[in-house]
Amino acid sequence: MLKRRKTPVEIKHTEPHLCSTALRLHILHEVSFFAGLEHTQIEEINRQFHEKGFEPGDYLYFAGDPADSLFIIAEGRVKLLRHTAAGKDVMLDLLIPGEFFGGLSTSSESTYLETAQALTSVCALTISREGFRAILNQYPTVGMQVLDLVTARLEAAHDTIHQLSAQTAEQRIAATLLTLAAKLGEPHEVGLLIQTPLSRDELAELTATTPETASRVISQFQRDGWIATGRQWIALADPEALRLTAEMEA
Amino acid sequence: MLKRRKTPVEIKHTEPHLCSTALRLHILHEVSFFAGLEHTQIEEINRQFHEKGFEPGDYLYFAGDPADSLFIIAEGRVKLLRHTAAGKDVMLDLLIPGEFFGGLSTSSESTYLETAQALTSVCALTISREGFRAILNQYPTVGMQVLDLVTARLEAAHDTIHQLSAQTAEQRIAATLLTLAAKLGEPHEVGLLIQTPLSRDELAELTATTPETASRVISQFQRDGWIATGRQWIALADPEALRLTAEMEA
DNA sequence: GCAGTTATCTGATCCAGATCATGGAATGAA
DNA sequence: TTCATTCCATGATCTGGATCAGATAACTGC
Repeated sequence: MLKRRKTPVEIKHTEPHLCSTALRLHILHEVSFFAGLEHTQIEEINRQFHEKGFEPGDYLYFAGDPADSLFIIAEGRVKLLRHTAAGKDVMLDLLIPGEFFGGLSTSSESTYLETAQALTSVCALTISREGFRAILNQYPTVGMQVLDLVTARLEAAHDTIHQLSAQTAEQRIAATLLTLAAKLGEPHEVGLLIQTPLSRDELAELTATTPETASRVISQFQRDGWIATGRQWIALADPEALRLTAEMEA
Repeated sequence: MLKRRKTPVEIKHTEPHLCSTALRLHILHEVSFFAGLEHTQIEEINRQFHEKGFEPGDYLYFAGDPADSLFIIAEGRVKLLRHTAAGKDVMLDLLIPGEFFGGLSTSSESTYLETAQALTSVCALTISREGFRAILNQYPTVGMQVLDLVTARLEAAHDTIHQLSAQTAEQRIAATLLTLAAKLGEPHEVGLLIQTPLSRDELAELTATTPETASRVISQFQRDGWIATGRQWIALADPEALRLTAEMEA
């Protein structure tokens, strides 16, 4: 049995159940697709948002619920998932502050196709579908930037499909760790820490494998000295080695 | 050995190497995201497009090429794919007249992330990225509709990820046949014919399996009387049975 | 029609990874 | 501190589907 590390890194747990007005404005300024708008315009937009707080494990909405709202994360981590027949979930995305999700499509479906669950304490800003549509109409540059973001997500989804179709579990896990580290990595003494609680189960949901396989692969990576890990956390000690594994067999 | 059917259905093979002006305008009117524009506006837009013809098997572009152009299919079938290490391709989408692809993103990447290959004779309309961006700026409603289309593709990609993560090869093939039939099915005496040349190899690329497995599953479906099939074609005789298979194990 | 080529079918074997099962280690509550 | 809970590691076994290897049917060009 591998000796597990006693949480050598401190997982940041912010717990703002409700966002302060300052935070709201700050977030809306940070949101990449509002870039270029005036402060007064942001304040105007801010008035159309409502805020909601969630505890870890809470569901923001379920697949099948009426899709009235679009969400923007102000604080925390949210996972987007689909349920499977056998109760195993498939994680489609892991979202961080500044990212949007939910009822985006201006026309089309009237229900959410995915479920959104809080991984940490979360403060989310919500706006009605119509309200968001109005903003897009009013500020065409915002629409263009949203289009770019959705296009980027489509490419990411295509990457995932490619991986699932053509790579081994070990390669997918290596690639996923790199992606996560790029998105929410923070330098730490033990390596680039993936700054979110992430269990073997969740890593399995994210890579279309089982918790057992995820555990075995993670153990091997640790024996190789490529990562440091413990209960619900992983830090990359040697990203380059992971990259070589992920891109192996050219 | 199964008795194979001697091409009982006639695969339509249109061969317009170049599109007529009438076809070009017709297509641009058909394209869903130009809906709502005046005829004179469409004519104006039409002048910004160039046309290119391709033969079956031709590549419209390769992953890694500079992504200057956006394509709209006027005639024919195009597959979007990624190459894998081992030479096996992964098909990400199968596009029909009226659909766009290529350099969509207004900013971001400067090279195509996917390869586009003609499955039939193809006439494609192309426009520069900047030209398309200008249209989006000029007509915000077009931008909104493009956004909806990309969002719908993202949902479709998430569906695929879900399937790859949680379903058997047989289920994925059944689901894929239904999707293809919904998109390009034509009523025929033997069933709903999937109106595109589709080999076992391509079905395998589309469902992340091998040609051998695709062949076995297709043979079984035919023995069950759910489909009629032959060299490069498949028709659905009993879509409901396929649906039950695809959604099995609830 | 005939020959060569390509697509398809199918049997036999093999393996990555799922499943099943169990024990140990960190965490949180009392 | 101690117990209960949750998360993680790892061995043993099993299996869906990949891989390997031919054989046969349909299509193409002459």
